[in-house]
Amino acid sequence: MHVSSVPASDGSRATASPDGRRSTQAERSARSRSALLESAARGLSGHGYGNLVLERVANEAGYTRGALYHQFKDKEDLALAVIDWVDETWRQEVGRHIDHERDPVLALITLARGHAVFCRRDVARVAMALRLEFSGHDHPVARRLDGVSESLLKRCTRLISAGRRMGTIPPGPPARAVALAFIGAMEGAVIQLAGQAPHDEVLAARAAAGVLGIDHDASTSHPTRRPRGSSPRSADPA
Amino acid sequence: MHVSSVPASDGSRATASPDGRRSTQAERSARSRSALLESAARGLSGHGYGNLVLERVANEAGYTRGALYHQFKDKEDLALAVIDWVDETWRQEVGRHIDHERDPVLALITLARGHAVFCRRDVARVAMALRLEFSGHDHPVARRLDGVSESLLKRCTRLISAGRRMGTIPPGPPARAVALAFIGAMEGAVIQLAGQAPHDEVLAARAAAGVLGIDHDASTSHPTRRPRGSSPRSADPA
DNA sequence: CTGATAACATACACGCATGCATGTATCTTC
DNA sequence: GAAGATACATGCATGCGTGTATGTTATCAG
Repeated sequence: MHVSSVPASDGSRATASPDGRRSTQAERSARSRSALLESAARGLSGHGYGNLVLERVANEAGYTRGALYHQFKDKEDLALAVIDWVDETWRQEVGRHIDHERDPVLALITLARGHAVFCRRDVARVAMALRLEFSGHDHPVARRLDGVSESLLKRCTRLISAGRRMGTIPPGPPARAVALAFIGAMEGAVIQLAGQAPHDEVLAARAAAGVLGIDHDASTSHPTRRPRGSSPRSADPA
Repeated sequence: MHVSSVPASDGSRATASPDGRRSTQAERSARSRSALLESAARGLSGHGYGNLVLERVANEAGYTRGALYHQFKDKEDLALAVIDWVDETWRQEVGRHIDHERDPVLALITLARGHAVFCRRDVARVAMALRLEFSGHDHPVARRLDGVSESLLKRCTRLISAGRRMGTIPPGPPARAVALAFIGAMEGAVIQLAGQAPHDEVLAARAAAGVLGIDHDASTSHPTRRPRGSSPRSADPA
């Protein structure tokens, strides 16, 4: 599960590239940063921001707090970087697959399924955890979080409006409210299921379809037609 | 919104009963305990356990930490009491209404709607916040939380199984997994909607129905028994 | 009215996590 | 290969929150 949890007790930690060559400074730094980011993401996902202790983050990545404070200005800066990192990863692995989808309904259902698969990693609940911890507060983390959330929210809102214009999504509450519920239901279901495949994917799609008000078999009517390129993709290149 | 947020800067705080009589010790103590519990619930809901600072809890209730440590053994004891208090309130206001419901589907949808209404208060997210903060940890708060969650989960699981036996709920993933997703989707949607009535109620019911795999109008047929699909503007009165 | 006890306030000690300053190893450049 | 820079480790100071001990006020018993 953990990618870089090897404590590397010997002194030769991460000083050699995969190809055997000596690391360049940039490679070394990037690897450290990645390991710290992933460890911090796991920590944030499981403990929240307040309970996150930086020494544990560093240790679980195979470093000390010194490395962490070299890579990141402070705890807040680390959290912001994690948010950006998770957002980026999400866009790569989930958002990308729905960009080319023409049918809004299919795009939204694919989104839900993709999110469920994405959240099988232990990094999943970062967004939900931080949002619960900071929602309504005046804090840089809250603002950054609102930013990425707003982006996804707008995306869903547009898809819902488009679906309604096409008649594939029935009328109901304002599109933005539906989009909020869509995201919440999807994330809530996925979190509770805690990555137990394959039910997480099916039930996330069901919840999503329900919020949209469409017949649930729209989410299961394409059992063979999987979301683009996302076959039983394993959670993590462990 | 706040019930007992008056700081009562003068010395006559809470020494007189509503009827003007001098308070008895028991009344006085009970009122203090209630105020502290409610303040703590708000705090837990908005900040989580780790970020909860007891002096703020006490002050927002009109007391100091002294009163808090007189009523509760420590921070953990306070959190456990809040969990029990919220659970009790939930059973009174939501659970009670579904006990006499014979139709499992209607019971589940009523549960979702009731939960949405219940969560319009600022006390709502306590369960979700603490669950995210403690899930998977070995902590008394986590165990207590698992207890009340398990109770609700079993309830939903039984209702789902009953509905399937009756044929009103279609087959699908294991009932327990569906129940998990049901709770998660319901809570997630409600939290994201943050109590904006009346959409929270409608969309919570939609999400719930979707997870169950039933036609969504089963969730809107409750208030005003509409004929099937003949509602161009089915949204509730804004 | 008076002692006793509960309800609450105030003051202090302790642990702990953060942030920074300093020290050491590794890499780069010339 | 030596000097400079970068990556990282170690030690220290500070702030902050909890828990507890002690002091003060309100209620109760006789």
